[in-house]
Amino acid sequence: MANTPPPRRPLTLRDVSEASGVSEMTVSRVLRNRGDVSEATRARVREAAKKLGYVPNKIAGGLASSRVNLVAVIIPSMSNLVFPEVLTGISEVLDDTELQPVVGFTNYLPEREEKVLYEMLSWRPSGVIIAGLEHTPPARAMLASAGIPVVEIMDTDGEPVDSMVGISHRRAGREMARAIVQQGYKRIAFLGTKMPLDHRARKRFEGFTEALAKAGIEVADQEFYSGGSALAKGREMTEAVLKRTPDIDFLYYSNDMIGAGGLLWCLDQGIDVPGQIGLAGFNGVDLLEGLPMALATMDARRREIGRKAAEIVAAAAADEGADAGGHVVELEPSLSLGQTLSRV
Amino acid sequence: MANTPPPRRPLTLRDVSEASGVSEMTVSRVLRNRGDVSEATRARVREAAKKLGYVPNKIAGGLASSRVNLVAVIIPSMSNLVFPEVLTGISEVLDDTELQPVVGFTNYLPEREEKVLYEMLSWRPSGVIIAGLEHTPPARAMLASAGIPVVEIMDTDGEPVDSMVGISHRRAGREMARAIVQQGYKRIAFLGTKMPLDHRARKRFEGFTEALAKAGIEVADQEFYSGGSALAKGREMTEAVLKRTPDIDFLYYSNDMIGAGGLLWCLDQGIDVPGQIGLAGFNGVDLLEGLPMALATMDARRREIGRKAAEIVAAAAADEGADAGGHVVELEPSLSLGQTLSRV
DNA sequence: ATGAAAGCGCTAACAT
DNA sequence: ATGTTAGCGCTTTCAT
Repeated sequence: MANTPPPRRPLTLRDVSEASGVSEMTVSRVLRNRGDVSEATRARVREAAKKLGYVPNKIAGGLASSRVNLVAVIIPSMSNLVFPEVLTGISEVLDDTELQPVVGFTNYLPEREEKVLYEMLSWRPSGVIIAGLEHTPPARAMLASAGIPVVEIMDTDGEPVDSMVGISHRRAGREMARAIVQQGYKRIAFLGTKMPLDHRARKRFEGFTEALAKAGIEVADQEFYSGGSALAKGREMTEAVLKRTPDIDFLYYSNDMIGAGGLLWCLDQGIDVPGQIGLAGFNGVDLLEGLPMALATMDARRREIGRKAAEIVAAAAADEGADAGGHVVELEPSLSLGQTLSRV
Repeated sequence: MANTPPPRRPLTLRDVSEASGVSEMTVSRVLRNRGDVSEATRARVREAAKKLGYVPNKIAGGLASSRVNLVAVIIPSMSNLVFPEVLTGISEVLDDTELQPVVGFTNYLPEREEKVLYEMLSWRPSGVIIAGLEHTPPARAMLASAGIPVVEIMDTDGEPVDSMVGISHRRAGREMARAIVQQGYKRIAFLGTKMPLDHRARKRFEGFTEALAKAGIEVADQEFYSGGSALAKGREMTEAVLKRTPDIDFLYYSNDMIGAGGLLWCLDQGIDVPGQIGLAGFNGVDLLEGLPMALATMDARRREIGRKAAEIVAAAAADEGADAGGHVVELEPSLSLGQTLSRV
C-alpha cells in the first residue's frame, strides 16, 4: 500500500483531472452535479477526488461564477443571550440550503458596524442580515447599493433599507405597561441597561412610559447598569431602588436575567410577590424556567426572527432577482404573565 | 448636485482606475496600503473610491494572492452557553488582526462536522479552530493535509492533529472528586447530560469516578437528561435522585445551569446546603453570580481558550510558515468552592 | 456526453 | 513612484 505523500501545494481540479483522465470541465461538472455526465466517468472522477483528498476551491469558484454562498450576519455581540438564539434560528434555515452564515460583531458601536459591514460586503455575499434599523449614513448607503437582499432584524420601529423582521419594541413596552396598570400597580420603577446605543431598549422604555402616561402614571424611579453579571446586577439594582423609593409596587426590568436577580432578591427579603411588589422582565429566555416563581416576561421571538430573516435571504438567493425584496415581517411579542404580575 | 445612478454591476478596480486616472495596480496599492504611492495619487484614488462607493472584491483578491483572511471556527452549537464565550474570546483577538472568523455548527454530530469542515476548507481559510479532539478519520485527514494551522480546543485529553488549547476534563473531574471527598461527603450522585457524543462530559465523569474509586467510593446514583430548560431539568433531576436515593449527601452536576436548578430546588425544600447536601457544577458561568448561594464550580476558562487559540492562528498567519505549529496549551481549570461545597 | 478557450477581478512579479 | 503582464483555479460559453 503506497501512501500518498502529503501535497505541499493544495490540490486543484487539474490534479483530479489528471488522476482520472477526464477533462477539468467534466470533473467540475461531476463535483457540482451539473450537466450530463455518464455514470461511468462520474464514478471515476469521484474516486480520484476522494483518493487524492481534493477539496474544491470556493474562492476560485466564486470568482468564476460570481456566485458566493455566504450570508453576512452582523450582530452586536455574543454576550447578549439573544443573539446566539437568533443565530441558531438563522443556521437552522440555512442548513437546508447552500448558504453559509458569516458572522461579524459590532459591539454596539456604529463605527465598528460600518467597518464590519464593509469587510463583509467585500466577500460579495448573497445577502446581509443585520441587527437593528439604525446605521450610519455610509452603512446605509453600502447596504442600499450592495445589490443583494438586506434584512434588518430585531426591530420594526423604523424604515428598513430593504426588508425587516422583528417586533415593535415600542409596542412591547406599551403592552407591558398596560398589563401592569391593569393589575392595579401604580408606583412603577424601570430597571435596565444604560441605553445610549441600545435602541431597542430605548424604544421599549419610550413605549412603556408613553402607555403609563396615558393612564396618568409616571415612572416612579429608574436605575441603569452596564456590564457585570446580570443576575447579581438585578439584585443590586433592586435593592438600590427599593431603598431609595420604598413605596414602589412594580419593577419592570429590561431583560429577564436582571429580572431574575431582582426576583431572587425580593424572595430572599420575604417580600410578597406579586402581592406587595410585582415584577416583569423581557425576552422570554427559557433558560430561566425553573426559578422559584415564573417571571412575567415578553417573548421577543428571537429564534423565529432568525428563521424568517434567513428564509427571506434564501428565497431571494434562489430566485436570483425575481424577488423584489422589501419584505416587512412584524412578529407579535407574546406576553406571559407568569406568577409575578397577576395579582389573582 | 448630480446623483450617481446606482450601478447594477458591482464596481471594480477598473472603475476606480478610470475615475481617478490612475492605473489599476496603483489603485490596488492605495487601497491595501502597500508599496510606495505618492500622497497626491493616494488622495485622488481614495476620493474616487469613496465617491463611487467602491468595495473591494476579496474573492478576486484571495484568488490572486492565495491569501484568505478567514479563520474557520467549528463548534457544536450556540445553545450551549460555553461556545458563545469561546467565540467572544476568539473575536477579541482577531479584531486586532486582519482575520475574520467564520463559524460553522456541528450540532454534536460527527458526520455534520465532517461536512462543515469540508465546506469551510473549501474557502481556503488561514486557519482552523475546532472544538474537541475526536473527529472522524476523514475529518482528521482533511485537517492534517490542509496545510494551515489547526487548533483543537476545549480539551487536552488526547492527541491533537496540530495544536490544542483547553483543559483536561479528566483532571477537572478528578479534582472535583477529591475536593468533595475531602469535605467528607460519601454518598455522591452524578447528574448530567446524556453523553454518547459529549466527550468532554464523559471524560469529566471518568476522571470523577476514577478519583472517587481511589477513595473507595462509588457513585451512589446518577441521572441524565437531554434538551429542555437546564434550570428546570436541574430541579427535576435532583428531585428524582433524592427520591430514589434519599441518603445522597452530594450532587455533582455536569454544568452550572442544572446545578443552579438543583440548588434552588434544595433550598425550596429547606434542605441544609452544604451541611446536609453539598452541590457542585461545572463551567463557572458568571451569568449565575447572584444565586442565593454561590454554587461550587470549576471554571473551564472558555474565553481564554478562545483567545489562546486565536493567538496561535494569528501568529502562524503572520509568520507564514515560520511557525512549526504543534502548540499544546493546557489551562488549569480553577476550582471555586463557593458556598455549596465547603462544610466549614 | 465531453472538451477547449476565455475570462471572472484582483495581485505578484517584473519592468520602467 | 507607477505601469505592464501574466495568471490565481475555477466556471461560462461555445464547440463537437
